[in-house]
Amino acid sequence: MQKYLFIYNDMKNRILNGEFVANEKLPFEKDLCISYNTSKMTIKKAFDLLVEDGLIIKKRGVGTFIKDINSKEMERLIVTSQFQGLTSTNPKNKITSKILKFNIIPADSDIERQLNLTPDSFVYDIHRVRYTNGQPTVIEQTYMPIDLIVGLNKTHLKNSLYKYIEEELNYKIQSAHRRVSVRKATEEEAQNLELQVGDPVAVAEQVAYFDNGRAFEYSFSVHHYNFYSAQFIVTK
Amino acid sequence: MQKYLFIYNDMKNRILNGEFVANEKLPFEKDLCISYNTSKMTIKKAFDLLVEDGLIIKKRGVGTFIKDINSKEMERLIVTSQFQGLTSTNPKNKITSKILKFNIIPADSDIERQLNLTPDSFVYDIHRVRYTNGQPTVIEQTYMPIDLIVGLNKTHLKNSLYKYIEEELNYKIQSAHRRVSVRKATEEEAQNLELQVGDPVAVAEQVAYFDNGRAFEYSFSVHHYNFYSAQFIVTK
DNA sequence: AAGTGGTCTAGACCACATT
DNA sequence: ATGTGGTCTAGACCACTTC
Repeated sequence: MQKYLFIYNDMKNRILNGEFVANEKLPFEKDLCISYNTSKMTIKKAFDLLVEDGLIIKKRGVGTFIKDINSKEMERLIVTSQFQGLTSTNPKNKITSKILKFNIIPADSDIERQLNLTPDSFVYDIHRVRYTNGQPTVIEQTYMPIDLIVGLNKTHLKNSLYKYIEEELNYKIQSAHRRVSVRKATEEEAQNLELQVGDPVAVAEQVAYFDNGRAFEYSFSVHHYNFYSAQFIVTK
Repeated sequence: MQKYLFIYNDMKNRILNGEFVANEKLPFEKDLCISYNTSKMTIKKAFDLLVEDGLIIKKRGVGTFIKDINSKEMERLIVTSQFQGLTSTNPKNKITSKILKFNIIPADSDIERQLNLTPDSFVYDIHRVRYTNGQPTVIEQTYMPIDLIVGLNKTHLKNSLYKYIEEELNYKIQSAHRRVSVRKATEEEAQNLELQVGDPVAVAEQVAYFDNGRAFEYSFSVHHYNFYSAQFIVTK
């Protein structure tokens, strides 16, 4: 493991374990260079990750301090990582799927643009309802290029698409650009999510990328209002 | 301006202006060191910002490439920056406020924890409806420590709180930890947002921080479902 | 004046992909 | 074997805060 990641993890654990309390000053970078036997740039890199996490703040000319986040925030930071195709958020929960549609269709112009496809490409057209412990929580409409995600079948859809992509196809999923909005459930959505027509749903539109930069998934998820939340840190 | 920021901005403009097209290889870091007359670390720092923005991807052993984002994403990246207390998102829009409540109250235990206050602290208790071009879009319930945000009055609330904090009090707002969920509008919310009871609303709970790490605002915003959307990039 | 974190360098070595 | 980006160093200088 890289030095800066080791230092980052180590400091993170020390902070979350309460070794330093809120607003307390951390050791100076200079001193940590000595105790971690490293250079200033490396300490800085580790600390910048902690700043990104919202765990610490640095003041030039003064020092570095624990951010006064509260215990609820702490939990969030300990859990962390919102990235998942839903599956395996919490190992206690049982995720199942009902497949509404599983076709191969020509990409329309929107899909073509979103996935940067060449004209006349084909994509999977997947429509699933996903259940957490039997409760319908989200309807997913997914488009993926057939030449990228090969050999997909219904069994994979019953389980985790992402797992198939990562473990069987050996692609690395890197990031997703997500846009969230809110609206009323349509009749079809209401039926599938066990809601009334007009009840709230959260709609997430997303383009997901491999670590090689290829867009591999364009999807819409319509979430039951009781089973959606997102956390993120906004910076100026 | 710092060198790495200059290079970052310069490359960003060149990319957004279409100097390089999707999937095209960028010049190697090594070569850019020469053309920008700088060191590898500095180029890397600039490029890492572009990676964060989701504009480029780097492949070790291969090179650096423009990400194949589509034009809709491009627009988003050009606009960028979601941070605002609502005011001045778009200069064309006229933001007004109706003040429902403006009191000073003792912090309850939740507020105390969220803002990391000492026991028996007082906070502003501000309740506003905010209008965009006359259309009610969001109800904001805001708590702020009185000893941090001094001299607040109704005039400031009519306009932008954040503007007062930054321009009059000269604090620097750095980041906000935000949690978003969805539910049905209560009767009071429905009235204020010109909705029906049970219509969808997006609820954002947020703790905002100064650049010195102090939590200065704990707020709940209840958004009209037609006037809420959020964009963010999720990474693994 | 002294000490902090921020930037930058020039160069070393490493991990990885391609040829 | 070559060349890419990734990490790391030791030290320089800068911007900022505090004393």
